[in-house]
Amino acid sequence: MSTERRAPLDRRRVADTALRLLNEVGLEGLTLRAIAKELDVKAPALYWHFKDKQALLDEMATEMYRRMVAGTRLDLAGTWQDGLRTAGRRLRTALLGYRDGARVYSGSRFTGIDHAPEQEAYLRIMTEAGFTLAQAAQAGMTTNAYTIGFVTEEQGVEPLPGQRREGYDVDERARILADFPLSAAAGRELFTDYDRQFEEGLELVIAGIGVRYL
Amino acid sequence: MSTERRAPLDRRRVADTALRLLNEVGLEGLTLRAIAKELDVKAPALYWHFKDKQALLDEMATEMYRRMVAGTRLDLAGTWQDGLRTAGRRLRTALLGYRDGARVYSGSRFTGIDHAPEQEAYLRIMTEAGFTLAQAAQAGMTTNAYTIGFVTEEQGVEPLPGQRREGYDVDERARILADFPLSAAAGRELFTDYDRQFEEGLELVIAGIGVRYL
DNA sequence: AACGGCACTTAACAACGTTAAGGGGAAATG
DNA sequence: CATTTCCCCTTAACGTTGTTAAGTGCCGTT
Repeated sequence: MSTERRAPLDRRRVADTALRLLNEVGLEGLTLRAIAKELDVKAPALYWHFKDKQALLDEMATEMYRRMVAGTRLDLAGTWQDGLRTAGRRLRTALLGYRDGARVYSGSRFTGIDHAPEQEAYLRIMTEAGFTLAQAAQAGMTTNAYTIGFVTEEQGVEPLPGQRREGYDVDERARILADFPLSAAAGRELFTDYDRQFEEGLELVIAGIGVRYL
Repeated sequence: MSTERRAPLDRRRVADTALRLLNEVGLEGLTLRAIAKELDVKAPALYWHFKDKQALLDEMATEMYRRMVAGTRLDLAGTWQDGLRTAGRRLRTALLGYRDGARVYSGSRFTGIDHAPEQEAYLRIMTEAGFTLAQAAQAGMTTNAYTIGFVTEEQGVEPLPGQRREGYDVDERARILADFPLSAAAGRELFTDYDRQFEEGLELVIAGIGVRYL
């Protein structure tokens, strides 16, 4: 007989489990009862650790960020372009790692200041490369906005990498838009090969930063 | 005695009312019962016009787009830069016109092909300016992603223009980040004057498109 | 006069986030 | 050693949500 008592929960373990569950059921299926069941606990127990569901989502977003940073550090010796490329790519990869990742991430706020060291490193790279602080901040903000906007759109079409939501058949789309030939043709660009598309947009942003600020 | 019968609803009128209500109660308060009450109807009546709530949200997003286009047409005679500026600005203005506008918009899909004429006009402007179709599509996609990402972030801090959500006191933030001087200073850039910030980021994107494609 | 379908109402359901109250075991206190 | 305190959780319940099933009245057509 196992009379072992389960170790008490903490915010981190709850967020871990919730993130794992997120990939199985999506944001709309991520209920407190489902998370609790996964933790072998009843739903109200979660309120001991979080004041409400949003606080749990905030912790999940923070954990997403922690894992992203732990996976890929900004290279302090590289060029500022590579710094921004890395920042953009790793954010996208992090968001794509979870179903509805962009929605969860952009709808939440970090708990604590775990993000500060990495932000500081980014700003140092940029200012040492010759940008003013305001320019560095603007460049980072723009890159981030682009990335989050891109992945939000991307995950609207492909909830998990490789899957495809209904209503996004490219050929059917082209048929419907027969009277708008440019739009029909552009659809073939816009709903395929998100990797290449993201990289290309990222290069546009980086090029703009270089040409406007340096 | 008024025995006049209320005119039957249609999708458009429901979406109109829902958009008006959205500004009063926000996305989380936008319940089917509240919308129905506003229309002097019971909640299940809405299911005659929409198969579920998401379909209503889709119609709302489509209506947002229709109003945006009706308010500001792309100038076919202007430069491609002005075309992109107009596209970015009017999208941001449209999203800011509703509480949680960016979340509603990016979480929904257009019903029908109402967006096609305007997209066709955009693609014509760009291709006539010397871009390939793929480049034009990429440029539009990048501008849109940036704009939606930006406003998503913006409305996370300021639900309605002028308001401010708690936990975003700039001075308090600076104190907490005392050990990270660049980040603390950058915060003053990042959480104020969204208008200027958006314009600046938009110029970065446009500059990148010009320098990389022309 | 009977019919059919449109546009709605009434009633109900399961599931949701959340709160209130209480319980049990470990740790601290006397 | 006894008692109190505090942590962490359970049980029970509340009001609200999206949604479905079934029924109702009015309108235009046959």
